[in-house]
Amino acid sequence: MIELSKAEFAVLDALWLNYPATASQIIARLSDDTHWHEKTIKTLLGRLVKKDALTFEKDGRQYIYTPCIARADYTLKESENFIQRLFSGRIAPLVSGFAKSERLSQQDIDELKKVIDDWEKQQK
Amino acid sequence: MIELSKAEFAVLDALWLNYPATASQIIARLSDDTHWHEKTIKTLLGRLVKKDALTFEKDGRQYIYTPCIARADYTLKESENFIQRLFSGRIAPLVSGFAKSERLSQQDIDELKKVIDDWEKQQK
DNA sequence: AAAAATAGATTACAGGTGTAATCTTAATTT
DNA sequence: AAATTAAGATTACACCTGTAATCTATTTTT
Repeated sequence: MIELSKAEFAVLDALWLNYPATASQIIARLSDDTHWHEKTIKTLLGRLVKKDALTFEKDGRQYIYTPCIARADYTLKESENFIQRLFSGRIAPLVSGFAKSERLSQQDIDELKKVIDDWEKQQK
Repeated sequence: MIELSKAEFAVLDALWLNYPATASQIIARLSDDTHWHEKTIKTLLGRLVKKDALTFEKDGRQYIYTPCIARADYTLKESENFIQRLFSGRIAPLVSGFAKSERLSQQDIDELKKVIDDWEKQQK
């Protein structure tokens, strides 16, 4: 799988928000959350292209970027990886850790129930 | 929080299995799963000491290592961090991603139900 | 047309990371 | 006692990362 650093992920995430997009649009989105210099973001875009995480088409002097991978695919792989490393691949211990330290809201619980419900329907 | 690289985490994880432990015990445990050179593991132990992730006491010429942090604390912080970055802090989308791609077993579901159950009892 | 701004490309540079090899010193073996 | 082994300390080194600054080639402005 493509390996992204945290900063690279954040840039790609800004693109996933809405694409295709130009560098300046991405820069604008990121400046809401970060203080990254324009040059920094362009460097990261370059690295993402090199890693085949996104492509671009030229539009005159500008590039118009599009992700090469779907967010859901990337986050799924990352999550599997993470849960494998920290919890031997089991998801409940993660959720349980959250529960014990009171990181779960009623909304989280409701959403989890729904996921379980859907899963069970699927099984039939 | 203490930041650990993946390799550092793996070494600390071998110590968490059973501690205090000597370098050679840790090396023995890791050679079950990895092909890391003894020197590599010692380097990582040194870095972990420097990061205050573990301490040691001298026993003659050897060091006897003990973790400075609890596994549950570390994994909780890492999980929060991860879920914040990838899922805006919500846990259900992660679980839902697993469900959709058939990464959940009946056992996972049962465990999740139990976590939810316990949480709800706790709320009363 | 000359100057300024702007897009992307190239270069920079310190600190982290994976992955050891070498050095130093003390213990063990022969 | 001399040689070997073994513990940890120090050094190595390429690649990754965060974080830009500078360079080059257009566009825009003036």
